[in-house]
Amino acid sequence: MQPLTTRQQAILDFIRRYIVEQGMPPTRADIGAAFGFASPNAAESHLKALAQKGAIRLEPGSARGIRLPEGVLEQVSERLDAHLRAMSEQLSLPLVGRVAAGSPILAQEHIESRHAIDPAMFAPRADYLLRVRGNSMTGVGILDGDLLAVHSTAEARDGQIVVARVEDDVTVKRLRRRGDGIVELIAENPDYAPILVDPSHTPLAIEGLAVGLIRDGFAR
Amino acid sequence: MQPLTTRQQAILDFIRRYIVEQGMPPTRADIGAAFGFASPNAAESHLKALAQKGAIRLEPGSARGIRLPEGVLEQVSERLDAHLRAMSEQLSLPLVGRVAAGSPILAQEHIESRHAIDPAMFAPRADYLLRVRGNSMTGVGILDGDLLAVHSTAEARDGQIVVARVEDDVTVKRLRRRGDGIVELIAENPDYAPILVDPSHTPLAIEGLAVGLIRDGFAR
DNA sequence: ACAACTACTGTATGGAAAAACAGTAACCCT
DNA sequence: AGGGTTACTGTTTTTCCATACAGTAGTTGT
Repeated sequence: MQPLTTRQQAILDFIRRYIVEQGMPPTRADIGAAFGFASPNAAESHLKALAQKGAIRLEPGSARGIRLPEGVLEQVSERLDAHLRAMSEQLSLPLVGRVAAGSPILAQEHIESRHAIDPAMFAPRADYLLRVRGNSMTGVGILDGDLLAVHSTAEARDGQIVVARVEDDVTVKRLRRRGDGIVELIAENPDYAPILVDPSHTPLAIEGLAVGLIRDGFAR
Repeated sequence: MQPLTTRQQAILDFIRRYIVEQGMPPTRADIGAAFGFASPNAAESHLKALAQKGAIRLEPGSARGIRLPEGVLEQVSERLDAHLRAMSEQLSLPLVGRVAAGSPILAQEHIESRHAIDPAMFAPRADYLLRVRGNSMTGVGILDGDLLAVHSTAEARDGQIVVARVEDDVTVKRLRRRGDGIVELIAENPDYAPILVDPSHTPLAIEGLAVGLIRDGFAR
């Protein structure tokens, strides 16, 4: 098919939309009305150009005789795709990879892949998955390589397992707020010492709450 | 919508097909030609009857002005729904509850619920989820209440974590085949002693292989 | 037995829509 | 500088199509 001019493309798009929305092709007058043409002949000549270039087929002498070569179902399929994308988006969780310093954890460039898991399996609902590195949380059954389901929130209660960012370092630990204002990030493994952070001196951000876990292999 | 006569239904079906195939609604003459009418008025009165009963909507004065009330998209959406149902079936795993003695683990009556998780997340692919009871496998991070993703198979290699059935008792353990023919089902927790089974005397079946794990809450 | 409805034929007509003819004004190319 | 293309306006003609009116035949219900 030969390349279309901007105007021709706009008219073709209009015809497509019109068919999907109205269930029938537009008349010359319909096109004219949509584009503000004073004469139906403007539409007529555009249609001829489109037909010449093979973008449409014109049924001579027939009212609304504009045919799209691909058929109606394929017209719809674009929308369908969008729907399906939106749907699978809703039923899947992004796996967040290496998080760059200073950037938000859910930034597009951190999403390594998406996994088809219902976020509503977890309560509160999971917002993303984080691949766990290291053995600091083996005591609560969080192993190296596990995918941690995280609910994105800055609020965490004492004793909860959180995803925290200490000076651009993202880590999974149990949270403990001490009376003296110091925050303890406690590993669930006797080999690892608790991390003590003074929020008034060191940047500390609670990125989210651990709400679930997925282990995708025992053969590791 | 009021009930249609046989003839009216046939004409409605024709209109539907015509729209999908031709990309535009038929004229009265088109309908007449398809049904062998000598007069376009036959089609006209059928259309009026259909419009009266709410099966179609007629756009007065407009060529091919027959509208299906649901629109083309909704026509397709019925099919879509079926597809999506089939799809979500494919993208989910059954959660197997209490397994009754002597019955196959994947029997319909054991399926408590389905969870939207891609079976292909695990390798080999998971066939069902099993709620883990007890603390016998905490050493490999399988905690009480976790959902174990299981690949249904009777074949397991030495050292793999399996779902085994010993005398109608379903249990998750590490498999070890001894040289003397005795099978050891080893707990990953020093508090639990290995179970020794002599397959020649005691019924033992390997139900499947642990291929993954899902923990749906840390607040338990 | 007769009204009401369905399923048509046959004719007619006005408005809807396709499509041709005649122009104008930009813009691009060479 | 001028031919070709794009993007229109304006008008007219023909044909398509919707739709009204008049009528026939068969079926169903009461």
